[in-house]
Amino acid sequence: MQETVLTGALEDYLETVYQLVQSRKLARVKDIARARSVRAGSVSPAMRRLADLGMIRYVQREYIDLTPLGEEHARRILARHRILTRFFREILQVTPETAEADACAMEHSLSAEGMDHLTRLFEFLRVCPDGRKFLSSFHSCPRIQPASAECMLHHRDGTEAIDGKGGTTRSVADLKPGQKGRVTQVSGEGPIRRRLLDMGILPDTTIELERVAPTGDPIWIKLEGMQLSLRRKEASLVSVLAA
Amino acid sequence: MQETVLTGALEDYLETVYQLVQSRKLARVKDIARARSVRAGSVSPAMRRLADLGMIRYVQREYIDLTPLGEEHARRILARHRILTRFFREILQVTPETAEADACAMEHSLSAEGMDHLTRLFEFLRVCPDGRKFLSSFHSCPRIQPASAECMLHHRDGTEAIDGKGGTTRSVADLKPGQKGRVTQVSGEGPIRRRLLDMGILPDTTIELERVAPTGDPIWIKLEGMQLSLRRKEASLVSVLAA
DNA sequence: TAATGTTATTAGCTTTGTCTAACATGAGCG
DNA sequence: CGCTCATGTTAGACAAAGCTAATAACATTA
Ligand SMILES: [Mn+2]
Ligand SMILES: [Mn+2]
Ligand SMILES: [Mn+2]
Ligand SMILES: [Mn+2]
Repeated sequence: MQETVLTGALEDYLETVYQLVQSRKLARVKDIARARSVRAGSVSPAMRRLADLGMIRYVQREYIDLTPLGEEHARRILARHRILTRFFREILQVTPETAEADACAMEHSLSAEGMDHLTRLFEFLRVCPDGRKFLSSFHSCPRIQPASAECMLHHRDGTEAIDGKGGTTRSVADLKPGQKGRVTQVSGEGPIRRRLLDMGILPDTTIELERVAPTGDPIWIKLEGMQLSLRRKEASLVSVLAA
Repeated sequence: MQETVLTGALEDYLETVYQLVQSRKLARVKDIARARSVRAGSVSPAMRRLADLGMIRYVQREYIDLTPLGEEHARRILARHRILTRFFREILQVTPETAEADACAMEHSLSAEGMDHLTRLFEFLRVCPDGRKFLSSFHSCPRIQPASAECMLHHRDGTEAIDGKGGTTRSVADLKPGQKGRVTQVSGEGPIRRRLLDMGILPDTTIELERVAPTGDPIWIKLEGMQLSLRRKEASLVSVLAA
């Protein structure tokens, strides 16, 4: 009955118990184990810990029951789980299973403030006319599905709108050695896009083209004091605003 | 040199080492400890584990250096950290420290797909004209700051646009006992809003008004088979579309 | 009632990650 | 040269989670 510091794992157990009680009126160790993909031997000690924290009523060998406190917590976790899953699925259009997994990891660590603001964004996107218009524009943008020149143009316009004075947007591959640019977007898909993002090529980072191999193919850039090499193909996916 | 399964904690150590090497050219145990808020005694074993995984070059008592593999990983984590922080700050307008903390937790667990799509949303919001328009409408909506009747109206219009056939939007407090409604938005701020969200009152959930206390103040609702009681003040913050 | 099978608990082991406190190392100074 | 202090390492304890394998308890069936 103390400070109620539930760990992520315990929160997941609690969520599971809550859902089992809801759906089939009783929570058995075996079902909890199956739902969480752990062995029964791991469940018993977890239940003892939850009972010690005043979250469940746990008489050994009997069915497990939530206390009002536990129910409150469980409902909170589940609400987070649900809204996060929906955000990943409906807004970001992530694969259902991935959405589920990401949400179930995030639900334990996201601050109340972050949760609150994210929910606001979610509501706004579905309820507000501006949000709904934006959302359909976002989802119909070919970059989410396959890439297309048409949308590039669309984005290029946007980019020029950003800085107002309409600097020229080009790809990193088109910079001259020594020239710098501010990244506006990273195109491409799947592994190639991820590799670029993983290297730290993000919107608003500054890239300097250091040198180009004689053949023209590997290109060396400087990014936050770090030298990286890119293939020309990759470099052409990075749009920059010449600085 | 095996499967490269870095835990969250090790990823944070790696990120810290990377940043220290960048900023002051060398990483000392003491500085790592300070940066991560742990004791020096925890750092040494962590460094050994990172060395075993081929991430750092670690000769005891000497300065710590990243291997190319470690550098690649560190850059990836840091890129995630940065873009997530910016999402929380610039899009969701979360307090800087909270944004930092939320990002630093999320960076370890978010899937590549989730990361990719979130980055896309981020880019889209800053680069596309539609996104930029939406963003300024989102941020200027008084609900993010103090609540206002004006914006309620704004939202009401949107709600009616949602279901097309223009059902009437009212608050839960205005339902009659036995009547059901689908939640369209949860207003209010801070703790009160959070309490409602924590109870599971989210957009698109169905609420039935069960009964109202004689005095009119506590109100009992049914939400996903669960009975909850709300104060009238809270209930009036929940907009529903009568079903 | 006795045998059998299912389910739950326990004991013992592992890994991760933290702490404290004791100890080791080396640099600089007297 | 030897002392002192800052820094780094180690040992030992602990808590959280998980696993396996042995055992206990219950329920069902013969
Ligand atoms: Mn979870
Ligand atoms: Mn969950
Ligand atoms: Mn982190
Ligand atoms: Mn981080």
